[in-house]
Amino acid sequence: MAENSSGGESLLFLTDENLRKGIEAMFFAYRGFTSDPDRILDGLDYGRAHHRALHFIHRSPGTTVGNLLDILGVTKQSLNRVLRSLFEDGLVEAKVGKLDRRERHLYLTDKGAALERSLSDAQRARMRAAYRAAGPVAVAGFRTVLEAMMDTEQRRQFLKETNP
Amino acid sequence: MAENSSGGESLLFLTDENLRKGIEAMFFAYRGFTSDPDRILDGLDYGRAHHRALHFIHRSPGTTVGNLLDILGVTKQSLNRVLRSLFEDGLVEAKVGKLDRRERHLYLTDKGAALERSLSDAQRARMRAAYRAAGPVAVAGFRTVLEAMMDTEQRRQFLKETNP
DNA sequence: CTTGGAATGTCAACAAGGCTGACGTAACTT
DNA sequence: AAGTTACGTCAGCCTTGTTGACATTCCAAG
Repeated sequence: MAENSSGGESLLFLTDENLRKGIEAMFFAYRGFTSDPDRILDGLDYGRAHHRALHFIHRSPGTTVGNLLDILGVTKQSLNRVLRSLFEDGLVEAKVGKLDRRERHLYLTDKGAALERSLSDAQRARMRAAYRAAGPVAVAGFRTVLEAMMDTEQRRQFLKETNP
Repeated sequence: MAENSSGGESLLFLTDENLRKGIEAMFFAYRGFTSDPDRILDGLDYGRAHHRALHFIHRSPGTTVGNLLDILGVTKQSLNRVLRSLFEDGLVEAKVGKLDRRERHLYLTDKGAALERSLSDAQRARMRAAYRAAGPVAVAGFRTVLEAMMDTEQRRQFLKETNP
């Protein structure tokens, strides 16, 4: 892609100082990014881990436990603790697979969908404000850099969803 | 800024679906972003919290504990536990303030600087690769969106550093 | 000079959410 | 029939966050 070739293209944006600012921007922005859902979760008996599970079950209804493990990148013990409380509180339900009856397909209940909505509304509101303030060109750049920052396999997965 | 005014400017980049993808991109990218330092820290007796402390002490040598508390946004008890182990292992040293002798000014030792360097080298390498692949225009957009995503006070602090 | 408050450190206890290891069961595959 | 996969679960450990209480030191204002 853009390389330091004939045209004397400036690579000033690759200085260590610039990279350090980018690193800190990621840190502070991620904190803002999670703060609104965190505040909501705070009152309830849930945490960020529950939010993540709700998000991905909402996004892919009927996903299996194994899929979720891959996406979230945690151990089954860790995920299981979270899922158990979501089952017990009636936010998520698991249905035995029809093709493969070992699999559990996960779905949000109405109650679960309601919580997921309140969490993602909050998160989207911040995202939307940031996008709107920055404009479409900046947003495209934002996405490009984020994708380039992912692990290769993660990026492959991520891009597959929208560009099948 | 860019508003839905006369020119029929497309606001398609603000759809819920697009925002959802942005949210997931943040999640996956942040994971990539932290993974290299995490891997290094794994062998040692340290974690991400130690990395953060080392980073900000490196960035602002002589910073006080109170400053660090503000930046990191954790409790003093939590920070203290981290700092204590860094003191004990000789990675950070605290000097009593000259003007105000209650304050402790924090500095990296040579050993601490060495670890900080190895961590930030790893993190910068990924950042640099992402920046290089995305190009300067995308990087500018990336930074703009991240800044817009921070909490107001955080953004003020962040921008103050480079634009004094 | 005294006193209030600020900056720091520290003890204790707890919770969330990661992890490993081991084991069990049901169901699919060969 | 045997092996593998998907899932659940028990037990224990670690890091990193939290609250609450309390001590120390020191600046600054009355």
